[in-house]
Amino acid sequence: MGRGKIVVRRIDNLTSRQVTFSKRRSGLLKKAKELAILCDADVGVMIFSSTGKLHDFASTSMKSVIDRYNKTKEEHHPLGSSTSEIKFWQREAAMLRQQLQNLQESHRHMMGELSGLTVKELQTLENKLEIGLRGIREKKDQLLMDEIYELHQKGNLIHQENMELYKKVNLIRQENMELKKKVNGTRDGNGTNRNSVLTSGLGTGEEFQVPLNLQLSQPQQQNSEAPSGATKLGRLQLR
Amino acid sequence: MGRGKIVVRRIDNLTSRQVTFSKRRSGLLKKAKELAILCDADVGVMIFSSTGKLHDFASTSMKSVIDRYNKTKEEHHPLGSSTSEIKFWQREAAMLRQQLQNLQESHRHMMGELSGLTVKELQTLENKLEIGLRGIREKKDQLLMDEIYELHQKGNLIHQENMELYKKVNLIRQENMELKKKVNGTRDGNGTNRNSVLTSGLGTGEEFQVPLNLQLSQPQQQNSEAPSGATKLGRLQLR
DNA sequence: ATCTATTAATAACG
DNA sequence: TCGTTATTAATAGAT
Repeated sequence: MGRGKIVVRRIDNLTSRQVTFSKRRSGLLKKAKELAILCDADVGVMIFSSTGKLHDFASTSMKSVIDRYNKTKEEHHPLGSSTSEIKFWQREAAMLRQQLQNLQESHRHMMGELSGLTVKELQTLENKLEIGLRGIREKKDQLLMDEIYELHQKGNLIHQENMELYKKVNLIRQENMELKKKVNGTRDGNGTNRNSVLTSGLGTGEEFQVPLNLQLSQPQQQNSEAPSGATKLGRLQLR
Repeated sequence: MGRGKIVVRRIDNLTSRQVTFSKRRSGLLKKAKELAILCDADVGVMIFSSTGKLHDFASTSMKSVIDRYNKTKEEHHPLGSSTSEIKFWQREAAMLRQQLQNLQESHRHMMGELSGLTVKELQTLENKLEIGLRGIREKKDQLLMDEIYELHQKGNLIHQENMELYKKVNLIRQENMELKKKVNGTRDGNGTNRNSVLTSGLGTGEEFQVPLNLQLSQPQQQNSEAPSGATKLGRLQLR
């Protein structure tokens, strides 16, 4: 129900994930309120953002909803007792530690620590890495090509600017010529070298015709083994 | 969003209230699920119908959501004795959660989720993956070669065994010949086909000379794109 | 339950 | 975060 369809899958981009979270959160809370009012239901909603911030709604009070929930489920969570709270956090930490270990192992595998893997597992890993590598190279090439495009744009702009400056210089030179004629015509003297700086500094103006043939052609093949041109341009940017 | 607008007010008619409850309840739960998945949020929803029936959804588990809710809400702890211990575990959990997030992000990057990375970061990632890939391929090749080595060993063993069996058979055949001679020399009769099973079953013994030339030579090149020989041998082992 | 006309939610973009 | 708008998704009412 937006400009396009979406798949229900974690949104990778952080910004759009946050934006979507904000919008859908308010949508969900609104719907919860409406359900409670329209249908005379007792509703409780708790939402923790990925950064841990809480957003909630309860038609009566969250405490009563939770109590009712616990009663219905016939479980008892005597929360508030500090020992159970310590237990909770200990379990939380243990769980997180476990998750971390799993991920670390998989990470180590990717980085080349491979003892105890079967050929099949290695094959799977190899395929994964190849896919990842391909994606990374495509992305990198895209960025480099964008950069080259921008450089071309800038080059063209500067070229145009130069052309205009050249025209101006020619105008001024003509003006100078005419002034010199006038000066020479009325009285002779040191008027000749008054404009020497300008004339000698600029020459005939033909150096502006020097090949500055920057064109807007994208290099067509630079996926595999980083062609020299793209690489050099890229390295300029790498701090 | 229906055939007509509605006001958000308790629906008086029992039947339509129940119908609407059913529809909107599933809508709300669906939205809650989507929010949890799309935005990586921890969500819990509890709904009690006016008849008291419970419907709920929790992205992780309702218990953990409720616990987390209580932790977040209850800033005041009546029991001061173990506050520091609670604080300790909370910090521990927060730290672990942070580490987990970092690793998850790096993992996602490796698996091809690349938005918001600079050329430099992509370069680093590419190098890492290349190194990892190289390691994996070496390890895989090593395993395959080990396997081939073992197969050769087994082949040689079987070959030797065969040779010894062949020798034994020859001995037995000679013994037979001599026994036959003796039998033929003393008295003739049905003694000829007494050993027929053995003789016909074994033939001349020359089939043991059939090329069984398994040698211990390692295939020298099988790094890139898996040559057919190595692959076939490897696949034998893959369950 | 099922079907649609209609409204509501929201994805993409600024 | 806020506003806008094209589009999709939810659902009110009817069957």
